[in-house]
Amino acid sequence: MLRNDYPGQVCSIARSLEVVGERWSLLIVRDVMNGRRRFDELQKGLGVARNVLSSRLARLIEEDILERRAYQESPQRFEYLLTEKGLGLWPALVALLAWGDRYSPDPNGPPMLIVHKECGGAVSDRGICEECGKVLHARDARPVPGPGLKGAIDNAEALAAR
Amino acid sequence: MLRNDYPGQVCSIARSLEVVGERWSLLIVRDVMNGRRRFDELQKGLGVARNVLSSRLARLIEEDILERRAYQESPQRFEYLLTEKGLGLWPALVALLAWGDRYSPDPNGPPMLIVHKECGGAVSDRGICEECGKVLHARDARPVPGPGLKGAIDNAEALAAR
DNA sequence: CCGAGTTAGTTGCTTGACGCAACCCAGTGT
DNA sequence: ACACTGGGTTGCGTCAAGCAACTAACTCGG
Repeated sequence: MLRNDYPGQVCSIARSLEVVGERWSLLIVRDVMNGRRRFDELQKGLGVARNVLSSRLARLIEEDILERRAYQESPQRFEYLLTEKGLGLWPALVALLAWGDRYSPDPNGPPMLIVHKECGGAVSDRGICEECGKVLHARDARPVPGPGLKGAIDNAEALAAR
Repeated sequence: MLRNDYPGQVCSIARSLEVVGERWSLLIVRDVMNGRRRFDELQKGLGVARNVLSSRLARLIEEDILERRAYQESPQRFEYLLTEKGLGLWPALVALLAWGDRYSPDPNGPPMLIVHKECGGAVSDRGICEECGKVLHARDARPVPGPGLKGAIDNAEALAAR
C-alpha cells in the first residue's frame, strides 16, 4: 500500500484503513496481541524489512495504537505494547481470521484458533464465545495453535531438509 | 513470485490480507455492498485511478469475491456483484467502521450508520442488532447517512464556493 | 450524417513506497 | 579482544500507484 490517505472519502472504514490499511500494520498488531513485543522478534516472525518495521512501529505509536516502553536500562531495550485503541482492533482481526478460515480453508484445518480464556470455548467470527455466549474483548481470549499449524511445520521441515 | 504474499506466514489473517489487504480492495467491496456496481460509479466515488480500479476488480473476481455480469447487451455494459465470499467480509467491515467511529471520532458524529433492515435497530461493532439482539449478515443490514455526513457536505460546498 | 456524450476500459510515463543488504552503535558474554 | 545481540538507520533498485491521454462501441440530438 502506498500513500495512506483516501482523499474525499467520508467514511470511517476509509479513515480506519488510512491508519491500519498499510501493508504489515495489522499483522504487527496481531503479533503484538499474541505476545511478540520486541523489535527483533517481530522482524523475524513477520519477515518484514527492518526499515519498514521501524517506520510502521513509529506510525502505530503516533496513532496511539502501540506504546513503546523500556523493559530494561543498560543496555536500553524496548518493548511495544497495545493501547486500548490497539486492543480495539481485536474484533476486526477476529473477523478477518474467520473469513480466511471459512472461504480459503487450509486443507489441514485452521492454523490458529481463538478460545475464551475463562471457559475454553471457541470464539466465533463476531468475537463471541460459542460456549457461554459472552461478547468477548481482546483480553478475554487467547490464540491456540490449530491443526493447520502442524501441516505447515512439516512442510517447513521438508523444505529445510532438502 | 514475491508479489502480494506474506512469505512464511501461517495465519489466516495474513492469508486474508493477501487478498483484501491491498489499497482500495476493501473500499471497493464496501462500495459494491452499498449498491455501487458500475465501473464509472466506483471510479468517481472512490477517486481511484482507472487502471488501478481495473486491476483490483480483476483480482477480486479472480479471488471469487466479486462477479462480473452484463446488465445489458448492445452496448455491452457490466456490473459487479458480490459473491457469498464477498458478502462474508461484512463483519470485518463493520468492525473497522466501529473502530474508526470509536477511536477517531468525527466531531460531527459518525458519517455513516448501519441499521437492521427488519427492525431499524442500530448495528453494533460485532454486527449484532442492538434492538432485537440478532446476529446479522450483510443482507440483513443497510447503511444510512449519519450526522457526520452533513458536516462533510457543508465542508465540500464551502470548498466549491470559493 | 456529424459531433458530443456515456460506459468501460488500456497504454504510457513518472513518482515514491517497499524489499534487501549493509552498516552503525551500545552493551555483554567469553 | 573479539564476536554477538538488540535496535535500529542508510542507500539503492524495483515494482506498484497516480495521472493523463487514448481506444472502442454504442446512443442521441440537431
